[in-house]
Amino acid sequence: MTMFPIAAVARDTGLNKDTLRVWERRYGFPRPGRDEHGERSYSADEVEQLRVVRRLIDAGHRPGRLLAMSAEQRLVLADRAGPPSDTPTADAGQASAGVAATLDHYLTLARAMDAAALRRQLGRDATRMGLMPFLVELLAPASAAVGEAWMRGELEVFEEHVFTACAETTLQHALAGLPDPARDVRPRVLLATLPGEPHALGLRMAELALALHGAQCVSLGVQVPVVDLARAAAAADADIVALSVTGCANSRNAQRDLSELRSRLGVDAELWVGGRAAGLRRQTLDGLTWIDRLETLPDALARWRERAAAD
Amino acid sequence: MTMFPIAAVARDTGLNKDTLRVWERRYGFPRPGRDEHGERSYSADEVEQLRVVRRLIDAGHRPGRLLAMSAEQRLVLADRAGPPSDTPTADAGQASAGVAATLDHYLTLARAMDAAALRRQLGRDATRMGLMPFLVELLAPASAAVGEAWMRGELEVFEEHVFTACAETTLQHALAGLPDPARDVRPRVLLATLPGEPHALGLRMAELALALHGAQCVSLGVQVPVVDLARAAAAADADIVALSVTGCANSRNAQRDLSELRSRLGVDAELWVGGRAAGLRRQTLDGLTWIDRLETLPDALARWRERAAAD
DNA sequence: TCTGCTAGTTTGTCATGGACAACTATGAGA
DNA sequence: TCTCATAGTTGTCCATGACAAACTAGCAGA
Repeated sequence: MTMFPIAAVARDTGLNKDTLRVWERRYGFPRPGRDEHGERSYSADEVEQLRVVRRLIDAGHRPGRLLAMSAEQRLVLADRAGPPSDTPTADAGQASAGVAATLDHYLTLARAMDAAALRRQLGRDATRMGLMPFLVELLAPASAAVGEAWMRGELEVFEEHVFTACAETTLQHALAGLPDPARDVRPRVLLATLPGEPHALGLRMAELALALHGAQCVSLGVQVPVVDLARAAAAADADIVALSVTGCANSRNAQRDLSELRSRLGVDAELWVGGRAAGLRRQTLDGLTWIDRLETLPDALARWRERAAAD
Repeated sequence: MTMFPIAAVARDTGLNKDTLRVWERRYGFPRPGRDEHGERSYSADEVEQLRVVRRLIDAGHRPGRLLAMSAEQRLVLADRAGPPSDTPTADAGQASAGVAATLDHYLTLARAMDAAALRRQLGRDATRMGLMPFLVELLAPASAAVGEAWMRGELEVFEEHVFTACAETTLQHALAGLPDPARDVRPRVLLATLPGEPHALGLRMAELALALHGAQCVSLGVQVPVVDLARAAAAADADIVALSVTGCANSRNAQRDLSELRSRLGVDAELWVGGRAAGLRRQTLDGLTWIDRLETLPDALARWRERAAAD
């Protein structure tokens, strides 16, 4: 029976240490034992519970309710795998039979931890369908499906990791194969994720989509501090800063970072934000362009070009 | 004059909030002002200082000394850009003139934020030299040089990011182009970084090197929690778990995570650790194989095969 | 029925100051 | 010169209190 110190729990669940302590104080869950030094010592089961809770919070549920529930009740909620209100989960419903079969195949390969085969399959599908359809019709729904499968307990975290890693390889491969745009092509787009957002997949998808439509992309990778991002935008003479926010982690922080970045960027650069960020109150932030779905990127790009031509 | 709350400082410097407060209490630096709510409010200069301090700590210096110094003294130390004791910085010295010129060119492109050109150049060099020489003679020294240039203040953080992102694309492109090994090829290697280690470049380099020498690689990407990593190793029937530790962030945590992982893995899987992790006391951890330089990976692989054949 | 406002509740983060284990440096003795 | 004990260093943990921002719910008016 292995136990976990609070730092390990915080790291593995993505929850703040302060938050873990205050939950214990307020809601009585989790209620870790103490080690010989009087320090909190969480059981593997509690850690598992906390991961479920976090995922449910990310999906829009409220901590107070979740923590008052029993483990079983939470699992029922997780099984339903959607936001608390009945927002229709559009993507899942629209998937055609062929697409659904392909997604299934991906999941099977991920479960088998067969990275080589998964990569091969992804590459084949990308070539077969063409990159944009591959992104829009297959990869975006697939990554959503993988997330939901995890939530329902049908997929281990590491299997999700395998899928993500393979998908990223495929995308980078495609990206490296593209002809380079001329140096003065506009818009120049700077891509990154903010600190606390470790998922690169959405970013890569956006990068590829933008590059395919003739934008000049410079990716900074994941977890770029706000200050650096703002400086980079100035240095790169970027027209657009594009962020991917999975809604993962703390939506409060993401909110704060976004508005800080917006004010640091000044008027020279637009700020585009994409990714399914459930918890974010989109309307309250001014001066942001939300990219709801990958397929709207080309339109957004076209509109940017119209605006630029008008000036 | 923009000020930063403690959470932003912690995120942007990678220092723990508790650590920031205790430094203030003990050493009187940083000494942030307070906002209207009595909360700490750090100046941009303090944040900059803290980043230097952190980098110097990563390089092996001790906090107590650093924090008692003036900003100027710290900069002198940073300029020297090496560990406090006189460990010879082998890589830099060995670089031939041609290599040095190429590195310079990379840095120039990174400074110009010209991702497309940098990617093109990296791809050309990789093809020209062959992948293993490219990795060993060019990319590994280049990433070290980039880190040191940052430390000396010759490179902005975001320029480092650009370089890293381009290098990763190049590597993934190469990786996707490799012929796939048969399903039953041994050893099966699971690659990842631990939580707190966001740098994927070292990992990708290792993955490519291993794949080139016929290992079956499954990469989980960065920041994989210890528990998941152990479970993944079992699920993938991995012979080797390979980690990359840049020594970035907290060496104490890394140490703890490593020994935890070692004990969770059991006897079935070896644990290989690579990356220039300055602060880690390597000898105290048993059952780890340290990969000091990329070029030793093929040998390590050969030795593993001998051991496997002997069983 | 819908909209907009206000009052109450929820929730995460911050502050303070004490404690301590694990690590490192230093100096005495073999 | 080497080894070991002691003293200093350092990061993390704890408890508790506080509070602003965000959210909910209830109510009045169109």
